Amino acid sequence: MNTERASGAPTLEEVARVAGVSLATASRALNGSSRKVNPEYRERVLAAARTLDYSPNLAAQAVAKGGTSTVALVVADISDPYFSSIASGVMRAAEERGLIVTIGSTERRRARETAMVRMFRGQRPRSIILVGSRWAALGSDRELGDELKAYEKAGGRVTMVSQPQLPFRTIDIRNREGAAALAGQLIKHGYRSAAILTGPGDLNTARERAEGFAAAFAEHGHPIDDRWLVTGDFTRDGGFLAAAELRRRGLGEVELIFAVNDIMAGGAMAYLRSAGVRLPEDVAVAGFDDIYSLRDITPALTTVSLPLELIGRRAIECALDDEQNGDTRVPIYGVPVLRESSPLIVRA
Amino acid sequence: MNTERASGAPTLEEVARVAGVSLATASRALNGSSRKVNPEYRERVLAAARTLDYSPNLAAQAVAKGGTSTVALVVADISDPYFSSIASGVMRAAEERGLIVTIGSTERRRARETAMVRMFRGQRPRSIILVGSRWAALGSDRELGDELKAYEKAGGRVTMVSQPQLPFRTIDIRNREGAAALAGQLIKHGYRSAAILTGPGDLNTARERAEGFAAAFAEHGHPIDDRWLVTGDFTRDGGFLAAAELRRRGLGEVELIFAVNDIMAGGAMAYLRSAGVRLPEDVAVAGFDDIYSLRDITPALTTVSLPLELIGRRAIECALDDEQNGDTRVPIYGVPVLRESSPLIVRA
DNA sequence: GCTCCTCCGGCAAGCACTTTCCCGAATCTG
DNA sequence: CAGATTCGGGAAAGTGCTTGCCGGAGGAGC
Repeated sequence: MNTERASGAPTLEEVARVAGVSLATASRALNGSSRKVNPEYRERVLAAARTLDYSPNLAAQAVAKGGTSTVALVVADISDPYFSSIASGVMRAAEERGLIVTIGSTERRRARETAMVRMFRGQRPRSIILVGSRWAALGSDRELGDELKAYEKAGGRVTMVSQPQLPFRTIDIRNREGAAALAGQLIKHGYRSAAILTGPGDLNTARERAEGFAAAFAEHGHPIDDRWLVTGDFTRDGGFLAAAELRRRGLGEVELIFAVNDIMAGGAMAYLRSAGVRLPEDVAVAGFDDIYSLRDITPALTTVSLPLELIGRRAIECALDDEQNGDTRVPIYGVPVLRESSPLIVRA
Repeated sequence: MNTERASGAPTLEEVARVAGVSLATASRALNGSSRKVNPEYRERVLAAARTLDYSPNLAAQAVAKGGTSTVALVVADISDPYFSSIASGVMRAAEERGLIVTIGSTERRRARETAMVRMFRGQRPRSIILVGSRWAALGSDRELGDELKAYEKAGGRVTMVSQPQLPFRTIDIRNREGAAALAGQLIKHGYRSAAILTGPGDLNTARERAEGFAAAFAEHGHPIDDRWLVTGDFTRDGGFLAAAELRRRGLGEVELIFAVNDIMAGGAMAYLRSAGVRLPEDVAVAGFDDIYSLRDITPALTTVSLPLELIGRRAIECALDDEQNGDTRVPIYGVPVLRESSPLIVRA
């Protein structure tokens, strides 16, 4: 009586048998687009599928069709709100296109990035999206580059977020411009001397933001001394420690501390406060990204607002919607948002 | 000369041809565990694979082997740090086991949860992990239950996080106990009258936390009036609005506001501050979760600390590591952490 | 020197689908 | 009413891989 196999899901063949039609017809009734199938048969197939709890084997479909409907996303750290916001955008856009997204988190380790790409390549995803990879130049990580090139040669599309110097299509977050715009606004608000909390030197994002900010201050006649440029991890704790280091160097004249991302700014604020520095009375603070969950810290953080979700969405569009070839570089601009952490300075 | 196909990745067959061996040998050299292959042949195969940039087609492997090495994760909102932290744990544990994880975000909409499970089922993942699903009872969402049951019948393993009333193995976050413990501590700190900002009524997590908290206060002789129980979304804005509503009801005697999660607490604090309420002088605030990125808000938030990453890890272990059947319910306890947002009250 | 194992390539049969091709029947055309 | 077209079901040929089984080569045992 009970003929179903001990394990394993029902197959299309079983559905066909139950419905009393051929495999081909069952396939067409459930997915086949180009050809019509007799409504009566279709109904029978659908009914059979329902009673059997049939679910098409995507892997088998993929091999038969020679292509999947999958997108692979590689991020540095999914628990970091910056990345998870971008991931959210990617997933939304993927959903709309009926794509499944597989995610890998490299834990900010370069070697794992290559390993993940290698592994994902086997999935034959429609696109591989790398966000937050850090290498300063392709040469410094040839393996990853080779892997990606091989993937593209086989017909895949790779999209990078924020790595415009690489030979792949990329969402180009204009860090330099954003930081410069923020600096401009702050200068207008009366700030004259700033310190910068930046990230590891080989991390492009951090470098660009720091440079853009410093350049703008210099252009306006307020160059930033190297003494007030301190390096830390690109994380909350990195900001905390960098702020400590900065204070050790003495921040007497510093009116403003610019951290290259909000998380670091948050860490820096925590340190400063613990050290008895009043914010923003004693020193102003600014960040970059406009992370949602940090929007309620006190004092409200001045920052450069980035459309994180949109970036994720664009990453998919860029890779999949065959725009007339050209657009291989999508620029994204951030807008400065001044909040309480950087009050107007009124000079006598 | 250039014989390679216009598109598509190289296949095992090509590798075999280049290496001058049979398909079977190539397969065994690259993956086949149980049988040895002549070192010379193996070397030839590996070399061929390298020059061709071969990457095994996981979909084909899956259909041939009759099983994938994939885990599916369904969360309510990946950009919410609560979920992304859990996801991080899941991904770490998955990585260690050589599993690929595919993620879906339901955007907190119940219907999408079912749709996602249906879609993921086709992937034949080793396990489907649902976190933050909200239905109060299986009956209220029979479709999802059916889908999951069908998946299990076909040999899959479903794991739920925080849905202990469902007939699946679950990571049981002891919300009630955690909230009660927090309440106990606060009472010890001198708090006598509290208000609760809770989530939608059918959201178990919210309900349990609110109930646990209220019960503890009642037990100690300080029952919480319904008037001070306000409902909002389980989000930052939900907390903001709930706090506004609470204030409208007049919070004169309220010494403490307990929001059922940190994000809501953050929103509530933002509202209160904007309304001129001093924190924590005028009223104390407490949350639940101990979200990492909220650790630097001011005043530092009293909360119940949950090992989010560990929860993700356990979810995978629970599903995949065939523990001697029994352990189908893994309890996770949170620990109360009192910080500046709830200072000691000294009564005359 | 012959038989019996063992070892390890390779053939070929799956795996769960899609899609091409064939073919009979129904419909259309003049 | 004959011939030309659709129309749509089904058989079968893929798709890229794994694996059971066969058989030849080489070594061991008597």
